[in-house]
Formats: sequence, structure tokens, C-alpha cells
Amino acid sequence: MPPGRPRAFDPDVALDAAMLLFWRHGYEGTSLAALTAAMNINTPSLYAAFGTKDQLFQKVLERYLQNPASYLPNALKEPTARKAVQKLFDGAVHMVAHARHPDGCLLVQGALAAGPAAAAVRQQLADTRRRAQLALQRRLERAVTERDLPPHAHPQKLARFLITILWGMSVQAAGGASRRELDEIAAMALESLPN
Amino acid sequence: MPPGRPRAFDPDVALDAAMLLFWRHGYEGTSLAALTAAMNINTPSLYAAFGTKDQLFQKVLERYLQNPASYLPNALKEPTARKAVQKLFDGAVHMVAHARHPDGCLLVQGALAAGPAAAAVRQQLADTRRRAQLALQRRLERAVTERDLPPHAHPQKLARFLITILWGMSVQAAGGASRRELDEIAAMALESLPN
DNA sequence: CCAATTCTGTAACGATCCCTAAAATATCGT
DNA sequence: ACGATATTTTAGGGATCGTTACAGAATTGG
Repeated sequence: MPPGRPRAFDPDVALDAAMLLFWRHGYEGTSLAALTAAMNINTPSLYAAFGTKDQLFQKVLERYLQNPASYLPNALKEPTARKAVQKLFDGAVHMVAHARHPDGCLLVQGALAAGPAAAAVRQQLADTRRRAQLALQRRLERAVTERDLPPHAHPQKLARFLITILWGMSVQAAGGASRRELDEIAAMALESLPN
Repeated sequence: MPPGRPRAFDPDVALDAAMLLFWRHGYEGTSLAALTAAMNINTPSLYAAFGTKDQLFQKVLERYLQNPASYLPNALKEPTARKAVQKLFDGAVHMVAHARHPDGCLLVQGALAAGPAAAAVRQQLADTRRRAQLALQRRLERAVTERDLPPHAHPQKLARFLITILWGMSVQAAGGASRRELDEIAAMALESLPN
């Protein structure tokens, strides 16, 4: 154990509490007072451990991608494009339906539109969304070269379309869509895959 | 002309300026200081003419639905379901592509996730989104009774799916999607209509 | 010209925003 | 036990938040 007074909190537990707040109320809608209350730490402890609000959000985002949003890279490992997309949407619905999770996706709810103070966070989320789309595109391109998808399939347009539906489902979830409704949307999205 | 000192500004012009700000930066991301600066009026004038920030947003929302978002009810007046949906997505893309308009749809960008202070606005936008979806659903139901859509078509699921794509396009626009990309998404959405 | 009315401009209110300085506390190695 | 180190607690700073009081300015009808 390093010298000095030991931490009275688990950084990962505190980070999870912060993630839930940012996820539910967005970056701008989450105050530091609300964060410290949910994380059960005082403001200086937060700053010592995680830095400013921006930097805390960055750490939350990294954790989000690794922990609840890992369904995306995992789904792309499926052997066929159809199974990959199926698992992708199943994973998304499963994540949102998780009782303890807020509605929607942090990449969308975090900061879709924001004021000047949150412009950096907003841009970072947009970049992350684009990376997700690109990952799906690469997987579909691979499927074409593997004769898994027909040669006339258009991976870029297809990935863009499917990811658009995914973000749209996040908006629907924010509006209170039920799991059954999200499942039916996902099923219809699957039908846009060429045979 | 009523007695008293006349207004030095046009309420509709001021409302348009407020709409652009709310649209671009969201409800929480738009401060009253930014509003008064863009509207070229002082704070007491704003409160006298439009009430509190919530009430101003409500008036902006009404104006948004009448002025740039009227493409939705207009599209539903088309004689066939296919033409209606086509005009719906064309109108959406056209609105977003308008140079002076922010990216996306105010119903999505306005307050998708928000803090406690903006909970009412958030709920109001969710309700408005749901009404839009219901309007499309009613139009598709009419198309089924008119033998315009096949009897096995499912208006509720179909409307939900198409509107999900529409909200997803708003997220894509917020991420910097080009008009061409949005057009291609719209074209793929049209293919989900049954023959 | 005057009273009544309504808007405008200046100023400021309390609350909350994000962030930090300083002192007290708890562990380390010696 | 003691200095060194790192965290906690308490307290508050400067800025901005949404909102409003108040006095001056511009119009009305008489």
C-alpha cells in the first residue's frame, strides 16, 4: 500500500455512480453537487481522483465503452454478418432493458446538443458514435469479401442505416419505449440486411 | 394601437432567434444571457413578452411545429402511403439541409436527457415526439383500410420503425452527417414499406 | 399639457454553477 | 514515536444561472 491516507471509496464504484447520472441526465444536466452526492464523496476527493468535470466524463465514457457498451465489439465477432447485427441489436435492447440502467445510450443521451461549455464533450461523443458506425462498416465489408453478404451489398450505406436505427432506438427509449417495442424495431432493422 | 410605449422588437423575429438557439444548443445549453443577446432585447422585455424560460421554450416549440416542422402533417396529406412517407423523409432532410437551420430536429435536440430543472420540457418533447409517431400511424392505418397498403401491413410497428429512423437521422445530423448521407438513409427507410 | 399605460434600460437579487485553498486526519517508512 | 505523504473535511471564491424591482422613456386618450 502506498504511503498517505488511504482512499475511503472505491474509484470504480464511484465511477459507476457518476456514469448512471451522466447517462440519465446528460453532461449538462448533471451537476457536481449531484455527482458528489451520488458518489458519496466530497468535491476535493472527486477532483483529486478524477480531475475536472470534463475529465471525469471522459473516464466515465471509457468505462461505459468497456463495461455496458462492450456488446458492440463483441457482437461484431460473430461468424456471419446476420448474426453479428442480430447480436448487436439484441445487446443494445438488453442493455437498455437492464432495470438499473437509464433509458437509451450514453453516446446519444450524454450531450447531443449542448452549450459552449460542453462543446468538447459533445464532439467527443459524436466521434465515438462515428467510430461505432465505422466498426460495423468494417465488419460488413469483411462479410462481403467472405461471400457472407452478396457483392451488391453496400457496407457503408448499410452500416450507416443500421446505426441510425440504433441511435433512433436510443431516442425512443428516452421517450419511454418498452422492451417489446424496442425488440420489434430491432427485428425490422434486421430485415434490411440483403440475403 | 394600444396605449403605452410600443415594442421596439418584432416578437416573431425574436422568437425565431430563440428557436435557433434552443435548436442548436438544447434547452439546458441555452442561457438567458445568450437568448437576450441573440434576440436583441433586454431581460425584462423577454419576461414581459414571453414569460419564463420554460414558457418561452413552449412558445418556441409551437412555432417550430408550425413553421419549419410543418412538413410532417403536410406529408401525411399525400394520396398514398408511399408518397406520404417519401415526402416525410424528404421534408426532414430538406429542413436539416437548410443552411440557416441547426443540425437535427428540435424535438430531439431540445432536451433528450436533462437535469431536474428541465424535466418538464423533456417530457413535453417526448410527448410531442409520440404525437408525431401516432400521426404517422393513423395515416398508415388509413392506407390499410384504403387497400393502399396490404392487409398484412402493421401500421403501428411500421410507424414506430420509420419514426425511429427519423429520430436516428437527427442524431446523425448532430454528428455532422451530410445531406447526401441523410438522403441515402431516407431511401433505405422507404424500402421497409411493404408492396 | 396631463394622467394613464406599457415598454426599455440599469441594476441587482438569491441560488447554483464549477472549482480550490487550507486545515484536520489517517496511513506509510524509519 | 516521528516525519512524510495522501486523503478527508470544512469552507468559501468567482462566475454564471434564472429572475425581478425600479426608474426613465415613449406612446395613448383626454
